[in-house]
Amino acid sequence: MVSRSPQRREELLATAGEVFAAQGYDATTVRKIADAAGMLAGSLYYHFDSKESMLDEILSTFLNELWARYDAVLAAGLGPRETLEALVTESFREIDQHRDAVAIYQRESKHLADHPRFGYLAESQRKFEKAWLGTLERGVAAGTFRADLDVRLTYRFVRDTVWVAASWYRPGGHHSPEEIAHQYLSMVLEGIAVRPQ
Amino acid sequence: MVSRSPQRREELLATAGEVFAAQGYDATTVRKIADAAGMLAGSLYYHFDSKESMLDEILSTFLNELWARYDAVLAAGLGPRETLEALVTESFREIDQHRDAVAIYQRESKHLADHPRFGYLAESQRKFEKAWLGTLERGVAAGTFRADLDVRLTYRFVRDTVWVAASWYRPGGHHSPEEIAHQYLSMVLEGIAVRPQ
DNA sequence: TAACCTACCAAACACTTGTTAGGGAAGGAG
DNA sequence: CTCCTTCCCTAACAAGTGTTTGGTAGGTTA
Repeated sequence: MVSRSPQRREELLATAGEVFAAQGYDATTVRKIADAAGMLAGSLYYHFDSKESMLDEILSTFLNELWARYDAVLAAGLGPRETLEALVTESFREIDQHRDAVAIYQRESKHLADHPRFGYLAESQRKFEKAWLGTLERGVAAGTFRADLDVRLTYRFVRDTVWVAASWYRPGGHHSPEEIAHQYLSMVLEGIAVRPQ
Repeated sequence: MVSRSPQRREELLATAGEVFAAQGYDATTVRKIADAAGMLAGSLYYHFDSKESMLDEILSTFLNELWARYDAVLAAGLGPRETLEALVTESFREIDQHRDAVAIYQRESKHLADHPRFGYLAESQRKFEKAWLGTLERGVAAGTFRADLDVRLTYRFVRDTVWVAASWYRPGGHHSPEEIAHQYLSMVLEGIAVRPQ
């Protein structure tokens, strides 16, 4: 298989991503993708080996980019609270720029992680846990975060809170990703109740 | 179509629910359900009209039960904070008892809401929004909840944080639904940061 | 002009899908 | 024993699935 114009691939992956995100991977037929791209089903196979490899390419490029951002944050040597804030902000930026990929990841990653081809999903999940959980534990040790909460529960709470936003977030809406991140962080860190003076 | 033993129906719906929750509705074939139930695919059609009607029955009975609980809470005349606490607690009880149905609802409701047969999903979503959003607005007006947050953002925040728990919650684990609800409420209301004295 | 490459189409392939029709074993009722 | 009901099996169906093969229009290169 030869060059096959990277730009065209990206275009097709973008439309495939839209359909995957809207209908779900299993409910999406290659004919629907081809329709959305204005071509016939068989023609997709000039650019890709299989439907699965489209999904693979969408998810892996997304995760590669995400981890480039996360690793930069984690290597910056910030305090626990600043690390959490930076991770959340980067997550919302990622949702802003790759909403489809995030939605697909949210929906499919769980049962795909069994599949050998998508082993990197499980690995990414472990790195995820290490990064977030580690930050939270550092914060508890430093007296920044509350010690009376179950840390693993808090981890899932923070993690899910951020990523489910991809299910309703629309790029170009009223709020920028930074604004949403700021409000989310305010809720997660300070709570939604009015504090007694 | 005659009586067809309600107990057997419930058994089959339970196993169908397990498979739907684990693999997703579209990825689940009627043959997989039949395998899990120890019978052949065609035999399922003695009890149900179609694969879709199984999904329908699972989701509608779940929502009926959920709204019976919610309506009881909303009719109790509690204050906004107490209402929120009760709604969250009832939600975790529901997750505890109907985890599969909740997981299926989470995953499929969005694109099913278009389908006429599942119109009650969209209606339920509106009632959902009215209940949660109304409670939050009451709380802001009463000075219970912070006024500096976008209420719709807060609504989605609270709603999502509760329901995504269904994706990792396992009944019979370390925490009872009430304990989890208590910790979640503590995080949502007071935040995870240590408060300056 | 001739050869070649890119990007697609046309048509089929083997297989899986949800669903149906007819049959039969088991057991209770008369 | 006979009849009937319940519950499942056997075997097939048409439609839809991902994928392959061979062809071809149009541009680029020689």
